[in-house]
Amino acid sequence: MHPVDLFKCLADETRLKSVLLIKQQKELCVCELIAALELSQPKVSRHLAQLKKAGLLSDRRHGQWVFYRLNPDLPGWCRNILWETMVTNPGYIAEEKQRLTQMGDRPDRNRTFC
Amino acid sequence: MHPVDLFKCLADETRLKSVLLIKQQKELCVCELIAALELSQPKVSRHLAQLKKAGLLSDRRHGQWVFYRLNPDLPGWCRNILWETMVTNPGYIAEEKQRLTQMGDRPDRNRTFC
DNA sequence: TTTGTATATATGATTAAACATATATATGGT
DNA sequence: ACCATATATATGTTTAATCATATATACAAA
Repeated sequence: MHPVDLFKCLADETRLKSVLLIKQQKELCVCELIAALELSQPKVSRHLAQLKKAGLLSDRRHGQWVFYRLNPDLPGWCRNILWETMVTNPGYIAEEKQRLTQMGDRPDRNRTFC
Repeated sequence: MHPVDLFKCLADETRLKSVLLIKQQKELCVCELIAALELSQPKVSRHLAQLKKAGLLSDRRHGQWVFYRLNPDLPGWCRNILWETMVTNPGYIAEEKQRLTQMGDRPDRNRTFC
């Protein structure tokens, strides 16, 4: 992962908030991100595809849902930058996190958690 | 400084290398960056103006030259991200640094160093 | 089992917006 | 006048948003 490529990934509010939420929640599906970010499905889906292509995220399908998480092979320095961003800007995803917890009918990720 | 704004600053090779070089060298003028990066004067000048406007850099005039350095008021978390990027990608500005040391006629910054 | 319908996600195509670069010109100090 | 730097304008390129559509799974009725 080249530095500029990481920063390009994080230089968009939709992508940065998605990555931070996913990091914090360990794993999120597209419909949860749509609810948390209050954005259209194609918009969220496109940005997630971009993040996956760049190597920041990985995904797994579970039933109807596709769950995204941080790519397990993501270099430590990238994780450190995410961590630094998260802890020093605690309010940045506060509203999104709240919408997530208030969301009804969240998909069950516990049945066949690999 | 909002996280996305910092990452937008760093999401371009010219800007990222300029910032890292300036951080490492404490202070650099435009002509030194032109030599180190091997880029046109207007191009470098434009990106520096952008970084200054965003609050990442500050400048001071000394004779013919304008010297740029990291904005002394830059938040710690921004500095940490720059530091993390620098130490984990040591080769990223190696050639630029070498061109800088080989550059002849470097401006004298010692006379009225504030 | 098949058919229909709803839900979740992805993607192609088009348009709009943002960004980067080059050339030319301006400013300001020596 | 000369040098270092900044800015204006035009142009090309990249990036993102939207709409429409496609795929895949789930569930239930026939």
